Amino acid sequence: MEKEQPPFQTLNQGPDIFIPNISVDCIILGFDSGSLKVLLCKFKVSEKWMLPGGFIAKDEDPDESALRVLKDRTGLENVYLKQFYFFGKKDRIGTGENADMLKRLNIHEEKSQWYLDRFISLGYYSLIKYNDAQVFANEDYEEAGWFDINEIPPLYADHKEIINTAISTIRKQIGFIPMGYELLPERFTMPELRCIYEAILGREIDRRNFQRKMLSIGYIQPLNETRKAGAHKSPNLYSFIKEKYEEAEKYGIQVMSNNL
Amino acid sequence: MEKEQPPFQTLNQGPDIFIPNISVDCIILGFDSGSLKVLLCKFKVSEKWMLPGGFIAKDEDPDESALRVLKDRTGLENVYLKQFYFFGKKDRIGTGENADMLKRLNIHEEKSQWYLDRFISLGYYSLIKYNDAQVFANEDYEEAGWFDINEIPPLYADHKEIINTAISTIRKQIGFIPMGYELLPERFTMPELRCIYEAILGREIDRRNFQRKMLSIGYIQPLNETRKAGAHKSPNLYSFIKEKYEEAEKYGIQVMSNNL
DNA sequence: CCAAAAGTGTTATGTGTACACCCATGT
DNA sequence: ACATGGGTGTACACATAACACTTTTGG
Repeated sequence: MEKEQPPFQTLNQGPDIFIPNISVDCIILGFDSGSLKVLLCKFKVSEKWMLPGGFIAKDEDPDESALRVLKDRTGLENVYLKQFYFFGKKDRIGTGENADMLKRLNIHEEKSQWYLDRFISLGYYSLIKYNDAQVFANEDYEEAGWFDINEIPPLYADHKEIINTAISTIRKQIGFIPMGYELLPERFTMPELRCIYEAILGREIDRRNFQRKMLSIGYIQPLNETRKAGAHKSPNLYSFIKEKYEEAEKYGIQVMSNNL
Repeated sequence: MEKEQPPFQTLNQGPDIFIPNISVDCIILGFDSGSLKVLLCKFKVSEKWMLPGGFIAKDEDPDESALRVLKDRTGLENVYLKQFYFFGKKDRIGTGENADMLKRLNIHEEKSQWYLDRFISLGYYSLIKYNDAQVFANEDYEEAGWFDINEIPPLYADHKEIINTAISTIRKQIGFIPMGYELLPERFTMPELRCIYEAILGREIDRRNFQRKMLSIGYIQPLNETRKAGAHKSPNLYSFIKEKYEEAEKYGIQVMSNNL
């Protein structure tokens, strides 16, 4: 028998090393060029994009499985990762959708039954620094890329619903999530930070009130620098006070009011 | 072979009718005698109490499994039920804890392997009206009962952590959860309603500000009746305006401020 | 009359919101 | 000079928190 190429190798091993009927899907969010982006991937043989995902090895905690997916896709470790919902409806994957994909992927028939069974997906979302991330995909059979959160292409199974649920969960919890700290680079401008909140909340936020509010919390310090950015006043650069944010994360202090 | 009694019948059927490695656990909350209570059950042969739970039948949605557990334990249908977290750490069930229980329950050896495998638990919480609920347990081998949320006995596996997570989730979302509407009977007093919020938040709430706040939202109407309750002024009775609550539930309007 | 707990009113303080105004920059 | 967008200040509405006072009831 010829040596198999991944993913065929990994996929054929499914039944041996992974827990059956359970998958892990990750909403990986990054911020770039003024817009919030989600990382998606696709099998070249398929037309639909998918969330980066995987299965839970028999000796892995679910969080570890999600971290593994994240590292495999972006090269990043020690990232902000939270479970947010599980998706298990019996008809969540369209009839034939998986069978079709397995056929195209040329998975060994005897092993493919494992993938055709029902799967309950554990949903995680992750906030990463776009510029620190690489985007890995096996060139032989995969593609991967960032998509603006408002321009999502047709997705596999219920993955669009999973993204929608992630966004609405983040929206409800936004006061307790250190969005900017996780998504922005060390030095950033106030309009950038505001942009993230506007993308999640899906509405405009008053520029001036936002600035006052963020500064009043005391987790952000102004740097004595500006960034040139066009025919207008250069915005100040700011940085997060790491210790304060870690305190907030640890003790669950509210980083921001819910109804800004 | 003799006819088997439940639960042995059900338990022995596990591998045939349920999805493996996944369980469903329910935090069933009720309000009685001024305190918030959670329904627990126990095998007579075991010393530790457990959350009411079950498995997902191969043709069931996870929500349906949780509703089935709820109906089997309380007789109630159409209840308020929400998923809140999943628990899947590989060491979440103590070594030998399951083996010991299966031995005591006298499960057929060949079938017991199914139960000894890893399980990822899907956590649901439910708010029910205490007085509408019955408490079902098979007298041959089970017990079941209500426990004050502050007086939980030693529990099986990580079930205490599951309860803690449920409470802290409810606490964070309390503004969006129609707690009183689900937990209280049709006619109730303001101190009763306040008592529920105090139990969840784990702190006292100013009696007078609470009353004003709840009435100002406009979901509660005063009835021209009082309830005699001791050597003091009789509290007014109130009822919920059903239509308003259903609107709130449907459109996600905030029922109460988070930082009351 | 007194104690206990319900109900109403008042006030200070803080937060959210709207908007006027000034500043810096490139064309 | 002007358009564009950043930064600061102010004023008002509203919500929260603290607490004084009154009412009802049983003993």
